[in-house]
Amino acid sequence: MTAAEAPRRRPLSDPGLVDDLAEQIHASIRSGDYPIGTWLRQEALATAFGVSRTPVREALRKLQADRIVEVFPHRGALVRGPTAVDLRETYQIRAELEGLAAELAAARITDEQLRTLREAEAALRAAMDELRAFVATRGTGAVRSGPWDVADLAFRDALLDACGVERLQRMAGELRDAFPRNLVWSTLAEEPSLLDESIAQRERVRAAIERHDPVAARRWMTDHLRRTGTLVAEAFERRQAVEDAPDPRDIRARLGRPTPG
Amino acid sequence: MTAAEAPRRRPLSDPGLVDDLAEQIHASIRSGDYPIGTWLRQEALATAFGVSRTPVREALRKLQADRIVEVFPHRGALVRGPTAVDLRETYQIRAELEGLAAELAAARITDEQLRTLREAEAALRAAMDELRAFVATRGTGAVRSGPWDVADLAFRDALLDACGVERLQRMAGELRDAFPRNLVWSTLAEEPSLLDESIAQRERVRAAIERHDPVAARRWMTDHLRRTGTLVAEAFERRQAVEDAPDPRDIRARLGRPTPG
DNA sequence: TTGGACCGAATCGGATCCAACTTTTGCGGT
DNA sequence: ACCGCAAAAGTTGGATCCGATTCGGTCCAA
Repeated sequence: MTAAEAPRRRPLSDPGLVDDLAEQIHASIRSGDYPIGTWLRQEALATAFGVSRTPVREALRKLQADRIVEVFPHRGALVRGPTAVDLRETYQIRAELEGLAAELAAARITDEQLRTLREAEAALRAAMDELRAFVATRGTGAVRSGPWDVADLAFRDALLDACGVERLQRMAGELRDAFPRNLVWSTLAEEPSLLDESIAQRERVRAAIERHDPVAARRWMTDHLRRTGTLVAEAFERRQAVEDAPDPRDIRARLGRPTPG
Repeated sequence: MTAAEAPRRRPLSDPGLVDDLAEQIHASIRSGDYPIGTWLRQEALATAFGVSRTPVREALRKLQADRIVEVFPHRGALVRGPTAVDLRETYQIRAELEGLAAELAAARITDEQLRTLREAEAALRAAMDELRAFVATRGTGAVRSGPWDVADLAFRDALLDACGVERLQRMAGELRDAFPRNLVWSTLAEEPSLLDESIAQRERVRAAIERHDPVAARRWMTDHLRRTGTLVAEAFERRQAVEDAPDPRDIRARLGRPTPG
């Protein structure tokens, strides 16, 4: 409306608006803007992204199919969070898929891709130092997205890219994005030695790929992910245990009640 | 409206209408009612299922996320079919996932589940004979759904169920439904010995699980799926080559045209 | 005080409307 | 006969409308 508003927003035709929308909402969930367990209100999303509810609903259906949100009829869409078993299962499967990717990459990787992989590893080392510094000052709780995340993603993408199996790239990527990534970093950063271990594991993978040793590449990659999965799941269980403890609010409520005057 | 037409279709809210719709459309695609490469018209689907276009569009978005259809902005939704590389990749990944499933099943399977697995294997043997008979009379081209399909599904489900990892079950199931299943049977049935081989492979898997040998179970399962994948992909490539040959209709057209009188 | 029925606000779900885009059809020129 | 172009038909995409459902709060009775 608002009269004389001729220069309609560019239709942005290429990818299709709904696909964009789904990706943006997904990104907002990953970044933590819409925390786990919150309701996604269609009207709120619509106004936030400047569209009507119709494309929002279609986008939510896509996210439902990808298990990012859970849709309850006549209630709304809930941001799904992983359970401890979810984490274990996901890492177990990722270990298989990315293990296969490493095996294939060891056989097929080009020099160009290998260079990218090495650069990503170097960036990862630097990022680990940054993460250590970050945690030293602000603690593990405040860990969000950062260079560590970017570098980790670059390393995996380089490897998946080198394996040359498109469906494998997509499936592994979806598993990686199945839950907020800061879980991993806040877990590993709790114990600085784990960061070194994680780097060392990846180094072994890179070395195996470098010398075109498929068997070793797969072996080290699966080991790496199984180990990480165990650590993350255990840390998650500890956190859950704390959160499931008697709710402080109950105590406050009960204390605040007796004889108000 | 049509007056006095009160008994509105039961909302049957439980699963949500759109989810039902998506499943029905998916089933129609799997069964071949909407062949690969055809356009899904929203209006046609809407009238076919007695709803408006809005829920249809949401259902199509779910199918898009599951890679069942491909959505082109302002053009429509196309039923996706596999390419030869799609088939190879899918089986390669299934070999990993179901290999893991077999390994886990070997360790965890219960006696009850083992019994189900044995029954499924027996049913599979019987179904193979039926398939042989079917092909002998009607040829491999007419192979559609049948006891072979049901028995195969039961065997896999029994195994996946025994592995106890829900996400693994779901992902392997989605891969299995990624393209029409008759491809497999029409391929194997071309050479009767392949059916025996397929059965023998599964028998090895079952035997390994029976004696709780995780390593062997995985090994035989991955071997089985890699072998099947190679066979199916090669058969698919042969079929594609035939279809890409000069279209007979062109010849007819050119012959039928000159001097109609 | 407690439990349950009722009512209203908020939200979702499906249908319908209209604009935008794509494809096809039909016409005129070469 | 062929090519190009313009109008028309058909389809999708987004917005809006309204009925349906859920949830929270209030009132009344036990």
